[in-house]
Amino acid sequence: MRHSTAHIMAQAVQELYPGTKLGIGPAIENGFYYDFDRLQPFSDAELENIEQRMAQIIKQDLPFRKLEVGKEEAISTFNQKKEAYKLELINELGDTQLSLYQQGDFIDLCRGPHIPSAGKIPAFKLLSVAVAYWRGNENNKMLQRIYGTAQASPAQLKQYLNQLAEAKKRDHRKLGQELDLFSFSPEAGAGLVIYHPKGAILRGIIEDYEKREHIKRGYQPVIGPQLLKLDLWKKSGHYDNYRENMYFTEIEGQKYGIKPMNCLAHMLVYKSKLRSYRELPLRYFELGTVYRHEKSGVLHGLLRVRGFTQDDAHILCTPEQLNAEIVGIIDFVQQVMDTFGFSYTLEISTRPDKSIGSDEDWERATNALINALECKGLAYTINQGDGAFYGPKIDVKLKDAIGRSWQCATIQCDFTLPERFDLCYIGKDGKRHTPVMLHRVILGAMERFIGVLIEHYAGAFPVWLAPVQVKVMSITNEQDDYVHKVANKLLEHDIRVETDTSPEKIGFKIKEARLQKIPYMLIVGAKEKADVTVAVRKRGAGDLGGLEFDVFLQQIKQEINQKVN
RNA sequence: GCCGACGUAGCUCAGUGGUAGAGCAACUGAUUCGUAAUCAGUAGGCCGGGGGUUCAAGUCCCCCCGUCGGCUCCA
Repeated sequence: MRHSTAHIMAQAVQELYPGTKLGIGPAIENGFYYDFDRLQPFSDAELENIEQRMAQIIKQDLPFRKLEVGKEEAISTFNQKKEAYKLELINELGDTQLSLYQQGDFIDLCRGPHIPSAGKIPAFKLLSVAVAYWRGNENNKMLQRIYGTAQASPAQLKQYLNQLAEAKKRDHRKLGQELDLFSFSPEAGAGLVIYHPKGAILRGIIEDYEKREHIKRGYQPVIGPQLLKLDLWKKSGHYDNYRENMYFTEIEGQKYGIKPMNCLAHMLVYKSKLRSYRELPLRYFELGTVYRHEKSGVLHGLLRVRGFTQDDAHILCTPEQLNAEIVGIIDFVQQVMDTFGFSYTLEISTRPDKSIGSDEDWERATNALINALECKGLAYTINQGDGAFYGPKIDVKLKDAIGRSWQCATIQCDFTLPERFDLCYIGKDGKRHTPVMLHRVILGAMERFIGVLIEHYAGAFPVWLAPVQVKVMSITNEQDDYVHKVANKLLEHDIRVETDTSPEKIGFKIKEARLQKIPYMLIVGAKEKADVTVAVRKRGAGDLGGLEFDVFLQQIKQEINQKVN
């Protein structure tokens, strides 16, 4: 249906703007796009015209007709129409028999299938114009792309448009500013995050949680340097394969690379002494800050930055231990994602063109990953050629509260770097063996994860994560002393609290705390002060009435300890 | 990096070549109030940076920085 809508859009465009040439027009998640070769970009007004023309075509209910033609006939058809891009596609297709689809006077090269007729499209809307390179190659001509959505019913279209609006409201860049979590500064540089106090608290809470979870699972914290000598990056293959993403510096004639990954230092820890098979597996964990020179155009709030901190670990183990280690990581991911209320799907990425290592190693590594997933009975899809340069990987795509998916966790299997670095252990047989290395992150990058979390919770963090958990406010300044008494009591129990003793009316104070999405407001007036109680107002639930202070304290402590979502 | 749009007060935004504006926030004063905005006043600007056109530039042109929407790439 979506693909058919793309055809109708192309028909409308060519009718309204003759001479516009066709690129391709596939269906995508929730919608479709079509690329057009045209000098000027489409304006909003033109988009509306196209939309109206499409509605007319749909009303006419033109049937989609499939035409089976030979290659020669297809070429002559598109030659006549001067559709150079379509001709390029036809020439690349090996098939001698091609299918075309036609509705009205419009004919397109297309594998199909299509709905029977245009009238079967219940609801659609054109969303935006953008530009894209022909065939995604930046050396090719830029085409004008129109994005649209088509849905099974007008109600579903409305729901989808609402979801887009909801996503916009949750934008972490907007919330990050409103909640005073972080900023960027052109003076500091693009893609470099400045954490404000509340953002730093949030990150600290997540990091503390992670450190404990890692130690529980037998990981050992290590810390590597921010710079390592250039020769080491040459040895690892980063210089050959990853140079364009790295920052370099030189001092006193010595060249250094700023680390874009943490694995080198972790291997140096391993190498610092002779290892026995009895020590393995060794699991080194680091909240490692790395810098990568990302192209300026790809930077995006916290989700794509140039300096970020990974919850990184490298596991060195024997080939026999590999399966159990991968399974252990998957369990770890599952437990952490449950805590934050995410579900997820899995993908395996295989060998890319630019890579190091032997084919046998790649096969062993890929099989190890597949094996572990099969053991766990987990479903996965294959992403051909999308692995890291040193090994294949399992990517975890998590799904947030409004159904969007994000890539955070990744597990990479590596037989190559341990060999390049001459890592070894003495086996049972008294001989030297090369260990296998697993690279893995659970949250991925703190920056990206925090960005995703902000959008997932729409800024309304559960109590255990909220930078300010409780705001205590007085009805009149007569209760200010009691406000501070309550706040100090909460502070003694490690609860993050703010007070509001301004001479404003209580409605105004509540409004401000609401905008800051603070989970609990404690409102105290003369009555509460006299009774040593607090009037509790819970985010999302409203006024809960009076509670004895100690009862409230126990309740919130329990909510924090259980990490209630 | 590439294409396009944008950049004016802390924030959101007006200002179409001729004296830099509003609302919110901030500050000062008054108000002491029971669950989503009390009133009055004050202050706040290298109009992103640099260069050019012009009698005159926030406004037009060029370069740089940054942001946004895409492409490509990625944790």
